[in-house]
Amino acid sequence: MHDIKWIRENPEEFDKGLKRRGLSPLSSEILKIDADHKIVQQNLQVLQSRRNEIAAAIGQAKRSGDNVESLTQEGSEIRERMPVLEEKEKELKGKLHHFLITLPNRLLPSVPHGKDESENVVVRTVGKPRTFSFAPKEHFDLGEASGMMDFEQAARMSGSRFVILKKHLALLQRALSNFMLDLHTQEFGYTEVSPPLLVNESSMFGAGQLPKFAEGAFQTTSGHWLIPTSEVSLTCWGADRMLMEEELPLRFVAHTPCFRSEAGAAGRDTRGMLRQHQFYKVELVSFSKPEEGLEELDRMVGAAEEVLKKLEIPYRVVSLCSGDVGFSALKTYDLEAWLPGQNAYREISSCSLCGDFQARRMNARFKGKDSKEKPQFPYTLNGSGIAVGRALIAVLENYQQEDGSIQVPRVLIPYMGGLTEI
RNA sequence: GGAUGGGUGGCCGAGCGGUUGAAGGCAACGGUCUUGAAAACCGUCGAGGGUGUGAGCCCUUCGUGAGUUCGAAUCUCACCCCAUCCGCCA
Repeated sequence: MHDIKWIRENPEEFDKGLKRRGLSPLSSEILKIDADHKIVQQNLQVLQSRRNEIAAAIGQAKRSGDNVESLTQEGSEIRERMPVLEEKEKELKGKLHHFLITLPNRLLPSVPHGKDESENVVVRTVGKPRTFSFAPKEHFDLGEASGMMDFEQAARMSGSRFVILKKHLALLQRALSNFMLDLHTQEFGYTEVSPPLLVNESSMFGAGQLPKFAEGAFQTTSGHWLIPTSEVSLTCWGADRMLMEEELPLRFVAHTPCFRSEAGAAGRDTRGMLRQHQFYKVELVSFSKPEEGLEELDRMVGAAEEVLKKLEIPYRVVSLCSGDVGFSALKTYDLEAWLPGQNAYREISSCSLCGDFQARRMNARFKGKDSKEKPQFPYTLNGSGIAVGRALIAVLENYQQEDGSIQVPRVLIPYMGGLTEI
């Protein structure tokens, strides 16, 4: 959600921001509504003020036994005049609000310009892809050949974009999750949380998933939404709360299933488990002071990177360009893991600084000890740390051997009961 | 699903038609006292918006939305949410 005050003060910058998002300028339209609203509001307030005076005077007069009739009559007259203004005020306020909640967040100046993901900028590349003495296979070939990854039966029970893992692959998935949780809680100070997977409408709104992206998520018959990412639950930890400045930054990590309808992705990544309706993800969320947001973003990216470093999987860090940064974000870095089977880097994590955009939507605020300070909106950040299903793919493809077996990454061996090969 | 109780400021909690934006307590902040701290005492202390150079003034806000009234936290209606008990399931 945007800050109308900021738009008033920076209309041209606001429009520039919209332009970078591929939208046409709106500041003059918005500020016109804002100005109209202010006028109506002021007129309304004059009436309200008089109404209050009269009511107080009547209260006074009644106590002293004075005649009240003329006052009562004026009150009635005012009451008749109010509804028109009230309605107008509500209408303008609604229009204004609509703009503020439906437009995407602005972008930081450091976000590279570009129209889609093809123009994202590689910031750094870490690790060298291994050279193979044979043609590396894709994860689904490896998985199916092992008999531990079953798309067919999953399709029978659930449809496309589902998978059944079993035996060592199921174990590997669990091992990855545990390893990541341990890393983030023990080395990076994140607090582990086990949040709801079903959330209400206002939580989805607060995180910026609604109203725009309703098709992307599943809704239950009870009206709940299945979280498309635990970013929703974790960020809503702060909803309608007043946090203490001293407790910032707050850092949470959760391991949850995520549910996505993938409505807009027809035909993309249809094979394998790269794009599923349901997948596990370890998610990082921070609440920071505004001035510490960027620093916290770097820290978060570092935590996500550490997962891949420890797994010894080559990857690169990409700064998303203006056309690819999501609705709620000010700036986003993706981590892309090297997948030898695809001979490509593929997204495995996405870390975003959302500024006060989500905090405004969900009314998360913080206040310093000094009671004279006004409450402020904290900055929210979220990042995958990392997508577990995709991490499993990356392990399979990077650690495959010629006979189709998979070496277990060194850091995972303790999580695999000592198993060194699958 | 059925029954009951309830949603008030950072938190707890009173208020149940008229100086109530809301008692009291806690927390926080400032001060007195103290070698220092604690305790005690005194004081300050909700949020959002409008307006003004400013002190200030005004409006809104007691779950949400409608309604009654000159006037609503207080009365009426609808809805949402929470708690507890019962039923059902794990």
